[in-house]
Amino acid sequence: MPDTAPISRIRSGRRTDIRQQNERMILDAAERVFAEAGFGGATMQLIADMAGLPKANLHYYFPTKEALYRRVVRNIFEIWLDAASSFDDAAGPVEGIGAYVEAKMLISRQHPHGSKVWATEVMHGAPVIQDYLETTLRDWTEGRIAVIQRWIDQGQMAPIDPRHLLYMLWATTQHYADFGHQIETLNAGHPLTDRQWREATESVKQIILRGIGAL
Amino acid sequence: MPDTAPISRIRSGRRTDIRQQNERMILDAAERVFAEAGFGGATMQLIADMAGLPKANLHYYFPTKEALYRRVVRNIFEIWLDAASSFDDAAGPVEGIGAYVEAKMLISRQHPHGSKVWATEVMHGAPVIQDYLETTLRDWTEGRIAVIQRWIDQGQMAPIDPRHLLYMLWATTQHYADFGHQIETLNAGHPLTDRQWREATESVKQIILRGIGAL
DNA sequence: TCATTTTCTGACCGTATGGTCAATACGAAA
DNA sequence: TTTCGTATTGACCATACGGTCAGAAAATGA
Repeated sequence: MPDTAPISRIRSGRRTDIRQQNERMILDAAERVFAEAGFGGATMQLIADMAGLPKANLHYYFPTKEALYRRVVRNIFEIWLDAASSFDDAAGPVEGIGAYVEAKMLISRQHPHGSKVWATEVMHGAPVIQDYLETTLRDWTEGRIAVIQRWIDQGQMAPIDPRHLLYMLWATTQHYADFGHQIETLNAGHPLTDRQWREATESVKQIILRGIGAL
Repeated sequence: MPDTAPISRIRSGRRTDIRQQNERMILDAAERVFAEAGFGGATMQLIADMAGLPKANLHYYFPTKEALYRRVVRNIFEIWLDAASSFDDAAGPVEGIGAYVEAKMLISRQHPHGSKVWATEVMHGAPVIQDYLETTLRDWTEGRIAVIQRWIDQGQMAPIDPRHLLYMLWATTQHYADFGHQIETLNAGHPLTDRQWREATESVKQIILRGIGAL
């Protein structure tokens, strides 16, 4: 209707919109399929069907299956890293680790497929994201170890090996995404309710915070 | 040479030996390949090569890829269940959960491939072992929950939701197998040493036992 | 030695998959 | 309307894979 719509938005916006929208649909579908079937088991045809596009159109946006997979894995990794900030601006372990657990539990609930893709990738020896592990993740880990060590030195928690504490944080929170199907089966076949998610988060927080002597 | 070798052993033993030996080699190779490539990514050819047999010979012992996969998953599940006994004959949480953590950490170290196959299977929605989840695992879980609840009622530990405690035990111990590659990368590229495995086990035990108020 | 059962294997087949391509449709600017 | 770059798609191809099979080769027992 408005004939005075912003030129810039129309000029470069419209086309980019189509591209962005299709890429998003493809990435969402790919995340699900890769999570449920693995890289080898996933087929471009199934991803295409799920995204509502012909298969040839997929290859227009993502040249190869591996390129598509790379993007999916990278997306998850970035979501993960964002949750890390919870850690930094915290005065002590109760606040910092508590917030980190909450953030990661939320991701497990909102991005279960992504978590599974990541887990599978690592289990297969990280053929695609080995460089991330050796650079970004390693740096991040060192930084957090330093933070935890400081808390220990300040007497805010017991002298736990920070490395194993981090592994435990990752393991417990991601378990609710990666093994969600098993948990659901053991929950009489029903997905966890809001209340159960809260209880899970609180249980994890309490056990770990008490376990490291921070409570 | 000895013409008086036990008849019974030769009669039914020899042939079974060949069969058992080959099945074992195939299962070991299959476990590795399935763990590293997933069901879809694994190829019968690769499993055959790794077992040192022609592909057609595989199909002589295991009619289909899925049959082979089923056997691999079942084997792991049974190893897992054996570790459960640590739980039962224990007077309290320190002894019971401590022994369980140690048993499961040992399995993570000795059967990392099996753990990965199991994890992948569950992440894919347990298409092959859903019945196990709904029967054996569910029963086992209920039994352990009762044990933990008794410990709580007896005041031997804090009132933690037993279910989430179990999930935490599974998550933390299996993490050292399933994410072994990531841990190795963060360990300067070296596998954990004996000492590091002991430290990991102790860290997990301490945090959890203190976390549930059992220490 | 001979007969029988088990084990082994190369060659082969149908199918499914990742990827290509030429042709077409579409949208924006002139 | 014409032009031009972007987006779309059906048809097609080469390959790789799971699985089959007939027959050879061992192993076993008489």
